[in-house]
Amino acid sequence: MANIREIAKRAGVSVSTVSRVLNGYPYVKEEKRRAVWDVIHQLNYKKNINAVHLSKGRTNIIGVMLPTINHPYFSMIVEGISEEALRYGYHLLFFQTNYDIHKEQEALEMLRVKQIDGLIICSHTIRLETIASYTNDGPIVLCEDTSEPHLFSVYIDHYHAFALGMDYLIKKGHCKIGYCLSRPTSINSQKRKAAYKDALQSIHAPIRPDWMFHHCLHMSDGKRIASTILSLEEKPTALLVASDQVAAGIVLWGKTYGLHVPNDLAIVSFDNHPISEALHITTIELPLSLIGKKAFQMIYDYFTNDKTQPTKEKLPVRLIERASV
Amino acid sequence: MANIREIAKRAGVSVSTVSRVLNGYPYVKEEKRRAVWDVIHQLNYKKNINAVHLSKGRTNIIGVMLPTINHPYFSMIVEGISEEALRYGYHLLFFQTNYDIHKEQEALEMLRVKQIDGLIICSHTIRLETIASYTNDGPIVLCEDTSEPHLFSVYIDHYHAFALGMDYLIKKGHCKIGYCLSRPTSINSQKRKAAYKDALQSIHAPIRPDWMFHHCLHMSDGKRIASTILSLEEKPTALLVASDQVAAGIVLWGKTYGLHVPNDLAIVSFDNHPISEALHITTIELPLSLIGKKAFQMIYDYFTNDKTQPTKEKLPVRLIERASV
DNA sequence: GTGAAAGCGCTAACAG
DNA sequence: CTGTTAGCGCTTTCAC
Repeated sequence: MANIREIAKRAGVSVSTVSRVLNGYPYVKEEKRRAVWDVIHQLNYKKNINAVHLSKGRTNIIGVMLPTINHPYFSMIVEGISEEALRYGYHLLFFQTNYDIHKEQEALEMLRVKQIDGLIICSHTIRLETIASYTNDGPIVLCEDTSEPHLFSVYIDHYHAFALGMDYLIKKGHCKIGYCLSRPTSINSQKRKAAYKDALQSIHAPIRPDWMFHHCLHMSDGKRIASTILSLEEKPTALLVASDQVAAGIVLWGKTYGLHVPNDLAIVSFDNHPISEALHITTIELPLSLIGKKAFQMIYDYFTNDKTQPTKEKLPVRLIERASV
Repeated sequence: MANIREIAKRAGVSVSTVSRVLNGYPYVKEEKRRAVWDVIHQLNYKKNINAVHLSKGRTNIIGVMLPTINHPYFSMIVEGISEEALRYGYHLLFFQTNYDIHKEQEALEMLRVKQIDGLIICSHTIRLETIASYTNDGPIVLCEDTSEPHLFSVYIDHYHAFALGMDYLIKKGHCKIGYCLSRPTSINSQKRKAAYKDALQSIHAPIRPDWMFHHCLHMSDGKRIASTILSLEEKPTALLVASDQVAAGIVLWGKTYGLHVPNDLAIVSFDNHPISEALHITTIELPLSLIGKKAFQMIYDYFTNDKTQPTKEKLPVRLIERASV
């Protein structure tokens, strides 16, 4: 395998001249430049990127930490990241953690060993302080609202988004409202819960734990919820569902079981994935692809424009009225 | 940032001893081993992985080439790859190509520049010969049936799978059968088309181009198909749909437009994603996660067990009867 | 058991 | 404009 020394020798120049040609730097006589290119093409030479990485101390690879790639919520964020990354010549390394703390830690370690230049955390279980302890090793962007001063953050105001959904349901006459969330301990869920409780309190409605469903992420969870609700003696009349996938599961399996949306149960969902449109589900659109884009940009600006001071950015949502309420 | 020399100096040993300790090699006196570990912990030292990569000429990173990550078909394959990769300490680098030939070529180039040790191609537009020309740079696994001798291949027998669906529809009394495929030029589509035509010929049914729909990949394509079929003067009575997502789009939008499955239109779909179960769609299950696993294993065996001779493996499917026929 | 030293292939500071 | 050279940090062979 040819290397830069070989090229230099054959072209009758020094390695640094070859390096200049390779990297498009100025100050190389046209004649030599051509000679170098000739040899390069002749030998079908390519740089060894690992040598570049070692020498530069950078890889142009960004890590992406997520529980699973096989879910529209995350794959839409990833699509946003990916789009921007490609534009700027960065690559993406994925860490599918399944919320396993050890795997999450491994992803963070990749920052330390310089496998990646920066890390985007779509969702996590590991403690915030642990994450923050890696900030010396590179920029870390969190896709949630955090006050941790060392972390970049791009997020949706989930309190506001949930409040928006609650208001809508209340205005439509509902007061027996339940919810479906994913992991109850996540920051996003905490904010949503707060909005939920505040809204119920404002109309003096009681908080019913049996109407609060957790660990809802997939369509199959919607199946579970539909049958659970049917078995309830006192049922909620409306549900705020934190994921279109889950909402779709409730609508479809509800139909199979005899629980009809919106007559038996009104639903306001989140995400605005294609499935919500196909099922005419009223949903609150989350700018997931945009989150990905912004997250990448923060890392890009860190390196390219020296914006090393962690920033936080909040993204807007909008309610799309359809036929599930 | 501490390096191996620093550790050696502080522990009073040579760098090679440190390297032996770091990599768990034998023949190091227990006393020195401990001394080295002490310094390592004290300095919170970690290897620079790029130096390892350069030195070893390997990265333990496998590339994954796919058009988009935001589709269940691909994210299920990826999940399979990812699961195996994690088990063996490999990382994954994603190349989202959107079927752009230049991006596909870039992914292949990553093999040449030694960014990745091997490449798994989930789907591609670029010519097979072009792909094959990179086999000297590392193992390449294709997720389709190919006779190209230099490529590994793990695939579903799409001819057989489509024939299975056709037989089923024919046995159920259908002879006016159409299909939905994604890119008509792909090898997978070619096989499916062949099975389709052979089945129609076997019952002496004419081949109707207006019942053959292409570029169907997402739920929104199902919407398009549903409305197109409604506008047809002579309609097919059944459809073989190469993706659950598209089938779901047809069922759901069909309902909205007044085209009812299975009464107006029978559907046999492919994949067996959760949505097909929720919609009671008869589908042919494809072992997508298994494809990913096998693909990774081939690359792993290449390096670990010296299985450098390209192999091909065919994976089975099964039909799941539900209520869409 | 242990260490010296020669790479791995490229970058970039510096001298000219 | 151009070349020399000292890294980047780790692995691995070989001699002792």
